[in-house]
Amino acid sequence: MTLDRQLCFALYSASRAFTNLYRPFLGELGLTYPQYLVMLVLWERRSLAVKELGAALRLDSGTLSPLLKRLEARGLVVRERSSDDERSVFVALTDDGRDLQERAREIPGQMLAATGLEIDGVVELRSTLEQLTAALDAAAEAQAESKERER
Amino acid sequence: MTLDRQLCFALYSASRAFTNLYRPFLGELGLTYPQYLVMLVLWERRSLAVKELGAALRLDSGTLSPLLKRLEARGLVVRERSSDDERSVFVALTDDGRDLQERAREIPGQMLAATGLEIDGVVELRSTLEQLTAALDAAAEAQAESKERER
DNA sequence: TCCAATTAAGTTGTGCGCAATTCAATCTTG
DNA sequence: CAAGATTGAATTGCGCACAACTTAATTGGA
Repeated sequence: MTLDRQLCFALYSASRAFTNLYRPFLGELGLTYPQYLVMLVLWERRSLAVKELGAALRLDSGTLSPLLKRLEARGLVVRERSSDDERSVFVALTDDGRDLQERAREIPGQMLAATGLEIDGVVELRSTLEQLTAALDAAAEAQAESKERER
Repeated sequence: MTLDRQLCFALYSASRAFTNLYRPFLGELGLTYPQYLVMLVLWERRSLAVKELGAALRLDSGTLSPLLKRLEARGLVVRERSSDDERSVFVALTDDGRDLQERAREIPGQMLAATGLEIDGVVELRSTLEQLTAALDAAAEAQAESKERER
């Protein structure tokens, strides 16, 4: 198995090349790509639990807790423990966080242009990748279950 | 722009789902996915300069130096400064490193099965991703040049 | 020829990802 | 309703990625 035959490596390279291209644009907003993803969710939802955010981004609290702490330190979000379930914490946009959406408006179009793809191509590739992710998740799940049965 | 319309997020998710599935298999060999990539190159080449390795994997010395140090500590590779150019360092397989290839032989087949794709599908998707990466690299390059001209 | 520019690798510092653990709150079940 | 199990978030520790910098070796002009 040579490197150039690895689908996983092609994904890994493409993903890094993409965030690489995002970097200067996001840098102007003072955001990293994962932070931008969090903001994208919040621009849609205004407020949600850390758990829901983790489900949306497929990230756990080990990643999100410090990331959210940094966004909070920058004044883009606030965190508040839920009153009806003291275990969960809600993340909400501040006014500054909301205002940032305006400054980020140009980014998606510029990224699309850089891909060299037509809209249809993007839609199709994205759909293929989503199916692939689902298949890989299912395989990982099956794997976890068989390891479970070993005990 | 909602999260579910982001091609970059689909790539990022798929890439993480893939390495996630690799993890238990590679864990048995005591390798991380980036370390496995280095070993794949070495199983093909036996020995090459850090610079060539970086070009193959698209990783810089900031990532490779400590990674190679860990592989060397495990006795899988050795590093030696080139005698005809003292700046460059060659990485070479040890016997243990070579032997590990045997134990890794089953992995690609199991990964392919997990993708739920036929070989043709893998080839096509990989080709699409390689084109995408090339386009993104070209865009990043153009961006760097225009920033260069600003000075 | 010599010295300024370039190159290769390594180091430092920051921010993810993720496993493993901790802690408090909530749920469940006998 | 009390005790054990589960849940949500945070923390710790490790290994990438990547920018910025350092050091040493090499190259290429003037």
